Amino acid sequence: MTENDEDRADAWFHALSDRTRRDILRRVLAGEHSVSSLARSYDMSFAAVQKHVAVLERAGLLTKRRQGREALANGDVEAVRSVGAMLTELEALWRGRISRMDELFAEQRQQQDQQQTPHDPPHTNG
Amino acid sequence: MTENDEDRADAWFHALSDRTRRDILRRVLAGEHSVSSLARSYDMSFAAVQKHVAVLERAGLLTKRRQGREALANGDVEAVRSVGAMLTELEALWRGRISRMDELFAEQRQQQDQQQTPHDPPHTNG
DNA sequence: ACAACGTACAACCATCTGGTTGTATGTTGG
DNA sequence: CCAACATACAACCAGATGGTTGTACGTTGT
Repeated sequence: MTENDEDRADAWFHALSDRTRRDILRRVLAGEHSVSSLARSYDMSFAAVQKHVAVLERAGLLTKRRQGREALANGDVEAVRSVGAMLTELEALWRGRISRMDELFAEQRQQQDQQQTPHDPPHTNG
Repeated sequence: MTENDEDRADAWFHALSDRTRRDILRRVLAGEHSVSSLARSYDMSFAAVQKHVAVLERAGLLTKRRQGREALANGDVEAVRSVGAMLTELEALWRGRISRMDELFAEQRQQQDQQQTPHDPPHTNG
């Protein structure tokens, strides 16, 4: 399970690590576009853009539907939210660190109190 | 300005696209670690881990401070939040699309009403 | 003093990546 | 019917990536 999560994350972040792909993703989140209409927006071959779209599709960041000879691409906002959730988990680790630092400071304060008044019964609040 | 933003985004997402680097980032967000202590956690050479740390540092996702012979690494939660903010902007594009679709539906409804009962006063139910 | 440790970086190598052109196949419009 | 269009994919290439080993240098502990 965790192994597959990491595979997905690899695909997500790799797909997002190219600026052309990020731009394509912006467009297909804002509205449906055919691959060829996307290709017309960039100074590179159709095949290059088609490969970028395929990378985004394999990563699950967009879906394609066929209409006649055109492939219409739509961004998948749920996948984008999932990537965001991963980052929120990273933030949570950092917040946990802060909590532990607070505990450490509390312990230190307690130890200082004990050193300063070693005979008094410890009392945490005034 | 925008050009440099894209450069930063390239570095962020590329740094996050490797699972070892994501794991390192989790550790250094949760607490300070020396490069060698990080290296002991992975089944690869010290040099490989040191390069991963360097990639994260160049991307601005962690900072290093020198203490004696050790380099102590700390995750930068602000950078992580900035990455999250980029994804939120992507979501905003999608929400804009939905708004536009709502407007479109409203227009269509209006046009249908006009076509169906061109002379009657419009009444939506009944 | 000096051996062990921690870090940094260069050189090297296999593989991946992002681009190209070319080709095949299905779809559409005149 | 057939030319033009849209897509997909293979083959190829230069450069980036992720790993390795080796070397150099500062720091620490005995």
